[in-house]
Amino acid sequence: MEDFQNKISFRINENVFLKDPLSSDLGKKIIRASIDLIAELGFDDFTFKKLATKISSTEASVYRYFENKHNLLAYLVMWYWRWMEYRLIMATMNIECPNKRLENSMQVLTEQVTEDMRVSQVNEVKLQSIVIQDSSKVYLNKKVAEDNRHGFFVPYRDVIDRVANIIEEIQPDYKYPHMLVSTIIEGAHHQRFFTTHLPRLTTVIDGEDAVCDFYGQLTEKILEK
Amino acid sequence: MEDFQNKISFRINENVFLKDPLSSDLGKKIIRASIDLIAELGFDDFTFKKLATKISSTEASVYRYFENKHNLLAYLVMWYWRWMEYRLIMATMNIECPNKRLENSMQVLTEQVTEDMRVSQVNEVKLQSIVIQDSSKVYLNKKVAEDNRHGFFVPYRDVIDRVANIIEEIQPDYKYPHMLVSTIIEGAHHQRFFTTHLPRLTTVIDGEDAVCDFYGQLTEKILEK
DNA sequence: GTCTGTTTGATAGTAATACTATTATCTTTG
DNA sequence: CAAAGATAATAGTATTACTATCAAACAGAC
Repeated sequence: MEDFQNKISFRINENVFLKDPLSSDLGKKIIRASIDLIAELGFDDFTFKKLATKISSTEASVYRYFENKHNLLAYLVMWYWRWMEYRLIMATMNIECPNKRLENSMQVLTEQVTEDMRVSQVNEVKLQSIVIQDSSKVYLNKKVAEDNRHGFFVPYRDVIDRVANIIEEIQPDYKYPHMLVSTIIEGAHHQRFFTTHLPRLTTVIDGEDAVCDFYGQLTEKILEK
Repeated sequence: MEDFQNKISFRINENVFLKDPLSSDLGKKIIRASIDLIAELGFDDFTFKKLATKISSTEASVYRYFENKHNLLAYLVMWYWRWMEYRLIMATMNIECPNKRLENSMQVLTEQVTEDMRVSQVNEVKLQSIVIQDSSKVYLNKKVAEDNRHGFFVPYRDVIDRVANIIEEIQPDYKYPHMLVSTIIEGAHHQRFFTTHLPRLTTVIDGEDAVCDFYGQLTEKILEK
């Protein structure tokens, strides 16, 4: 097994789990294996039974950590946004110019994650593919309000706020900084999904990161005076 | 029951159903009742059993029209986009100026549907709420590729193409007309979902349609020379 | 009016899923 | 070594997403 001693981990709101998965070996296995399995099967075909088999444990043991698979997904998505926040901090640190900070943030938000960006205990490449394919399932459900009350969307909101703040610094008059940021985040995920699964629905340009380019350009234009 | 004699209907790709629901009374009941029920329960809690009970029929009878509930949802979403295409045609008819045609199209794509916009045999107000909440479930699943081959996304693509064409007319140099249109469509749905279910995640301004305003302004800025 | 074909209803059954409950065993730590 | 806590093993339930079969209703052709 990989050595995770020197890898970062993020503290996640405890409303989402029954027992902190970072507090035990089994818990960490659950997180890592669920990322592999969800990335492979998709969230709908993922079950706690399959997960348990994969880690040579039992369904009942997994249920001791998470009430249901929905909350496990919420945990993973929260982890992703905490990781993105961390990356945003790194990408804007010590940079005076707000325009440059915004440019770097946009890059972080819209680029495709690669192996060399990995810093935490989980596989962020697979995690991003899960977020792109399945994260909307966390809120597109009858329990949104409840999940919201439990703080499941706080890491996401923190990311949006952070970037919206930079926009406000650049253009205090701009009316919709939050809408702009969430449109870009969701749009980028959307375009990534389309380019891999429904290429006929977007503009695919070889050799260029059209998604980054498109949203970078868009942000620039919108904030132009 | 309402009288639908004078109401429009749209022809939907026959790969999506086993038997055309418009070809019988039971079929029409299935469509209308499923819209009511999905709008009320959400797609996840919607079952063919509940639908059958609601229309005093049986599960087996519903299965004679649709292979599964996923395809029924796909049918409804295709209907929605055919209806949007129809509205786009109406909104741009006889208008010379491409900028005005684009402005009207943006309005159609981003506004909230109200009772007085209804023209077809189904409840478009409820249909839009289904599209906002559940339409991504049509493509966020393992069978995307297959569904794509069967033409499930053609009505959606036709809408995007139609608006992208206007953009190309206005700004032939603009690199990403399709990406822009799909970003706006999905973004608008997204913002509508957020304002009703997660208000803390967007900018809510009373008395104004912030969503329409935001995307209208965005489009204008992007295409400015 | 009856034959024929199609549509629908009634009933039953299956495999998989998302859990819950209980008890036994194993591991750590004081 | 004992107690506490974590995990495994096993079993069971309600619901869901289907499939299969057969009978009743009905509609149109002749």
